Amino acid sequence: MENQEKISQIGLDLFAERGYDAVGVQEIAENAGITKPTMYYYFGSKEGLLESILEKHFSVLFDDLETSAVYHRDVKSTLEAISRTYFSFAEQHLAFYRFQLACWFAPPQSTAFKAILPYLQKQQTLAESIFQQAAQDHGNMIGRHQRYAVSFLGIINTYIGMKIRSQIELDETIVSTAVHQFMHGIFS
Amino acid sequence: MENQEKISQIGLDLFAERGYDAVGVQEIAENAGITKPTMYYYFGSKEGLLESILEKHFSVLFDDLETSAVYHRDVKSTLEAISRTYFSFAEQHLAFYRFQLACWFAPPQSTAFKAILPYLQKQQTLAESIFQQAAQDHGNMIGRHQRYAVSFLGIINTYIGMKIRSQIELDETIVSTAVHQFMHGIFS
DNA sequence: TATGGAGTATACCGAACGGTATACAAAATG
DNA sequence: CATTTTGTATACCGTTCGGTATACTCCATA
Repeated sequence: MENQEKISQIGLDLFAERGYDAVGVQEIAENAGITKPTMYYYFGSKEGLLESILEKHFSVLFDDLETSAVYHRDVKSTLEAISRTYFSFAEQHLAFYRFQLACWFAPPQSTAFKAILPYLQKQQTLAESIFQQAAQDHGNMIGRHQRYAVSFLGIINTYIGMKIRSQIELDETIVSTAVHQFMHGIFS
Repeated sequence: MENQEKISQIGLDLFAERGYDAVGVQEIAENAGITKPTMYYYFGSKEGLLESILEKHFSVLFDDLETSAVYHRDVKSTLEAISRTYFSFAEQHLAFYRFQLACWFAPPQSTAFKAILPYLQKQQTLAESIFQQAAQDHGNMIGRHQRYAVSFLGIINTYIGMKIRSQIELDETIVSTAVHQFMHGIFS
């Protein structure tokens, strides 16, 4: 593996395990088998490494969502497709997803939160547009797209959180369960 | 305000704004109008301050939950009472709740996560026991108490998250909405 | 009034922090 | 073959990190 890729991967692993602020550049370099100037050559700064990691992985997620997060007049199957995309992405990039969740809930003035903010907003906007389209077919959904989007992403992340804690496996059953719970609650 | 209380409060504010790792002891001392040894006199270490802050606030939350999180054979009203307790606590200690959420999702080997872990487990256990009791009245809930507990706390935190981002107000309407959504989904 | 604990500040510790000036080797380019 | 570009390491920068040795003031108590 080239050094640039190696640094990025080791950086992500360490950030995901102990947090952006708690991991030093020196430590990343040592674990990647290089020295600090090499890291600065490729990423410019510690923050640059962070941004590079976020961009690299989120571009994959958004590419996936671009084909799956399309409303085709069936709320259930649309939400299931989105869930599947999130679950499969999280499973394939588990360390990244864990780190991304940590950034999401990081304090508002922290470096990690500021770096992830645009990607949060993009996810939120994407989910909102789905519910806005669905509201054209389901009158009782009108005017609630923001709350639906937040709740839906919340449930998805709740289930991915259970996977992270090894409490469940993210199989096709959970896709149905999660969407069913979102649409019809825990009863039935 | 006494110095000990002042340090605790300033520490929480700074942690909640920028994160535990990003805030230095020196900075806390300056903002609290004292010097570092005073902080070390009362709390022993930076980590000691963190633990003190967590213990102080969580003991209030758990005291509140002890009287409200009691299953009385009506799932809806029980969950509403728990939600009300969480919402009201979050509203009264907004900076703490924000920080606590950040610790919750912090990387598993981070100081913040390790410090909050016992409090997470206690919340989880408490919620599980409610759903376990409810399952005695509702057969279709049997064996799902863990997932219900995680989901329920997830929805509660989703709504508190919206409050933190100033997207909603946590009034009595939201209590009903959140519980209704948990039990019956977004439809109806 | 003497004694001791509680609380606070000055001034310092070694280590780690993010970042860089410089030199140099290899590889691509004219 | 000469020259530039790309990539890497050594050795260093000033700053800040968490933490502390020491001394001092104040106040309660004997």
